[in-house]
Amino acid sequence: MTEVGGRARRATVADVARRAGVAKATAARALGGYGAVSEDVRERVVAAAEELGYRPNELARSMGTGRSRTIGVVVGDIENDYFALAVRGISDTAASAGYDVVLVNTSEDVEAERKGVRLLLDKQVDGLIVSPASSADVDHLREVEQDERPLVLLDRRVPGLDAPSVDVDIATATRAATDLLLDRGHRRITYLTALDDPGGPWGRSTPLVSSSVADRLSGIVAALDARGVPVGPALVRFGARGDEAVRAAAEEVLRGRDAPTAVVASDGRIALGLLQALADLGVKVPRDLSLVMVDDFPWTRVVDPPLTAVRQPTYEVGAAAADTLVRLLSGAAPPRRAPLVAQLVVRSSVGAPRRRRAVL
Amino acid sequence: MTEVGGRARRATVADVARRAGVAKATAARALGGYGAVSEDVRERVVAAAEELGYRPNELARSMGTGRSRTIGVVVGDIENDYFALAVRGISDTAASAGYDVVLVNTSEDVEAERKGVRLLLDKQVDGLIVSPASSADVDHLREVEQDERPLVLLDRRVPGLDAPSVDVDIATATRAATDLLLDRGHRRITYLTALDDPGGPWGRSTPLVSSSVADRLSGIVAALDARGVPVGPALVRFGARGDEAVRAAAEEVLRGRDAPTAVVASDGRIALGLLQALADLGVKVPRDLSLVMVDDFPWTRVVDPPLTAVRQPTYEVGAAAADTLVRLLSGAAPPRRAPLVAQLVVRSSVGAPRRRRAVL
DNA sequence: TTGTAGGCGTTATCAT
DNA sequence: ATGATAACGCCTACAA
Repeated sequence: MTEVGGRARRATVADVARRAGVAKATAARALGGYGAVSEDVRERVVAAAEELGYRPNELARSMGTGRSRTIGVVVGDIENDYFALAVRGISDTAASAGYDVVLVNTSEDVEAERKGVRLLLDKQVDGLIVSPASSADVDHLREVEQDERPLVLLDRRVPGLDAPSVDVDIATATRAATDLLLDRGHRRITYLTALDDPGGPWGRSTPLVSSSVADRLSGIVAALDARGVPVGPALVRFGARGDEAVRAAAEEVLRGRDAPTAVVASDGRIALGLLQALADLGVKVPRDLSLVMVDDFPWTRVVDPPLTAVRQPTYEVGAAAADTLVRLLSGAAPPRRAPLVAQLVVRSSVGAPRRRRAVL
Repeated sequence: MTEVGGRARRATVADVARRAGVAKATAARALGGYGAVSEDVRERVVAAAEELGYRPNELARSMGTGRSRTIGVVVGDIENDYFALAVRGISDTAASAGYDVVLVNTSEDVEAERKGVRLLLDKQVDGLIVSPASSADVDHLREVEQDERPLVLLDRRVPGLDAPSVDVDIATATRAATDLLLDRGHRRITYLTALDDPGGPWGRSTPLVSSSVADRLSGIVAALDARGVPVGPALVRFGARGDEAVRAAAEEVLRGRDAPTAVVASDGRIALGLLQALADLGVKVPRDLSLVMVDDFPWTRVVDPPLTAVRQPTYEVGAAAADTLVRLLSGAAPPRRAPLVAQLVVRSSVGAPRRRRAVL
C-alpha cells in the first residue's frame, strides 16, 4: 500500500515500473504476461509489484481492451425461486469462464427493464442475458444488437429478435399434466398466470406477450382439444401477480357456479399464494380443488398436500444461457441445442373433481 | 448509430462535439449538465447527441471520477431464500440511490469469497456488502478497508473488524422458541447448523466462526440455563450443508436412544431438507419430533405441518445494509440503528415430546 | 461562455 | 528485449 498525503492510493503500473527501474511498458508486459520479457526483469517487476501490493485496475483495463469481462443479467423477480435458481446457474457458469455478473431486477416492469438494459450497456457489459417482461415492447433489446453486444434470452422468446434462447419443451409437460386432470375426470380447468390482463375475454387467438405463458397454454389447449373438451374464456385467468392478486383471483374464480375443479398455477409464486389463500378459505386440496404447479422447487414436495408439478431444469437453463453467451463472446456460433425437457412429477394434489358445482 | 467501416462504434463526446460544431469540453458540459453552457449551444449539442444516439461510457466516466456507482455484494448462497430476499432489499435500495449491484456467490467457500472480494475491488466497486463465510479468515476484508472502500457486513459480524453491520436481535427470538419447547415438556433438543464441524464435542466455550449461529445458540442456551436443563454436546449438530448432509445428520441424530425430541433448524434450507428426510423416514412432525425453524418464508406456513418459525425482517436487513453503505459512500457517518427485531411465529410443528426414547 | 490541454491506468504500436 | 508514446472516453483545471 502506498500512502500519499494521507489518502491511500493504489499502486499503478507506473509505480511498479519506477520501483523496478524499468519503463511502464515493460512492467505492463511482465505483469500482463504478454509480449517478451527477460526472466531477470520479470522477477524484478513481480517483486516490486508484490511489495507495493499492486493490483490491476480492471476499469482501466476494460477501457483499453473494450472488454469488461462482465455480463449483465436482467430478470423479472429474483425472489421467484425460478430466477434465483437460474441466476445461480448463470453465475456459476459465468464465473468459471472468468466473467462476473451484474444483476438487475425489474419487478417485471418494462420501464425498469428498459432502464436496466441501457445502464448495463452504458457500463459496457460484454453481453446480456434478459428475461423480457414483454415480448411486445423490445426496442431496448434491439439496441443491444445494434451495439453488437451478444444477447441471450432467458425463459422467454421474442419473435422477430434473432437472439438465441435456451428452449425448454414445457408444452409437452403441461399437456401431460392436463391429460392427468382429464383422466381424473376434470372438465373445468383454469390456468392462472401473473400476466397482465390483455382486456376482453381470452380466446385462442388472444395474443400473449410471454412465450412461456403461450407455451404452457398450448400444451393445455392441445390436451383439451384432443379430448374434445370445449375451450372457453374461463380457461385463463390473468393478473395473478403478488399474493393479494392471487388471493383475489382465487376467490373470484372459485365463487362461480361453474367454478373450475382444477387449477394450473403458472409458476411457484402463484402456487404458493394460492395455497395460502385456499388454506384461509378452508378449501382443501385435492378434495375441493385439484392443483398442478409449473416448476418444482424443494418446498413443492413438503407442502400439504405434496404438489403435482411440472419440473423444468431451471439451473441448467441458466447455465446453458450463460454458456451460450460466453461462446458468443468468444466469437463462436451459438451452439445448436436440443430443447431441454420438462417432466410431470405426480404427487398428491390432483384428485377426482368435486361433486358440488361451487367450491366456495 | 454510427457505422464505421462495417463495425458499429458508439458515438463519443468528440463525435457529438464535432457534429454540433463545438469543442469537446463544451459538449461534455452540455451533456453532463455541469458547468455553464449557453442555451443555444446546449440545444445544438443535445440535438446532435440525439441524432447520433449518444450514450455516455460509464466506464470512462468512472475512470475519471474514481467512482463507479456500483456496489459489490458477496453472499454465501443465493439459492437460500434468506439471501435472495436480502439481495432484493439491497438491489431495490441501491437502485433508488443510483447504484447497481455486482453479485458474487461463494457457496460459503472462503477461498471463493477471497477471490470474489479481490475481483470486485479490482473492478473498482465503490463499496461492498459481504456476508463472510467465516469470521476467522478475513484478511481479504481488511484489504477492503485499506483500500478505503466502505464495507458493510450482512447477517454476520466479525470481531476486530470495525465494519458496520445491520443487527437483528435473533437471540431473544430463539430463546422464546426454546421456552416454547421447554413449556411443552421437551428436554432433549438439538440445534442443527450448516457450519463445519469444529472438531471435538461442542461445549459452551467452543469458538464459532459465525456470529449468526452464535446468536441463535446463545438464545437457546440462555433458555435452557434459566430452567436448569443441562447443556451438553448433543445440543449442537454441525455440518448440515446440503440435502444429503441434512439427511445424514437427521438419521444419525434421531437414531440414538436419547435422541432429541425437538430440533431447531438454523435456516430454511436445513428445515426443508429435514422435512424431506423426515417424510421419507416416516417420522411425523410434531408427533414424533417437534421442529422450529429460524427464518420464515412464504412456504413455511403451507408445509405439512405449518412450521413454528423465527421470523426475521430479511428484506429490511438487506435494505438497511444498502442504505448504510450508500450513506457511507456519500461521506456520512454510518447511521446508528436499533437492532431489528425477530419474532417467534407459533404454528403447528411443536407438540409434546414423544414417549418412546428413540425416534427411529 | 467557450476552448485547450492534461490526467485517470491500462493496453498496444512503434521504434530502438 | 526494452522504451517512448499514443490511444481508450471522459472529466476538469486553466486560459482565452
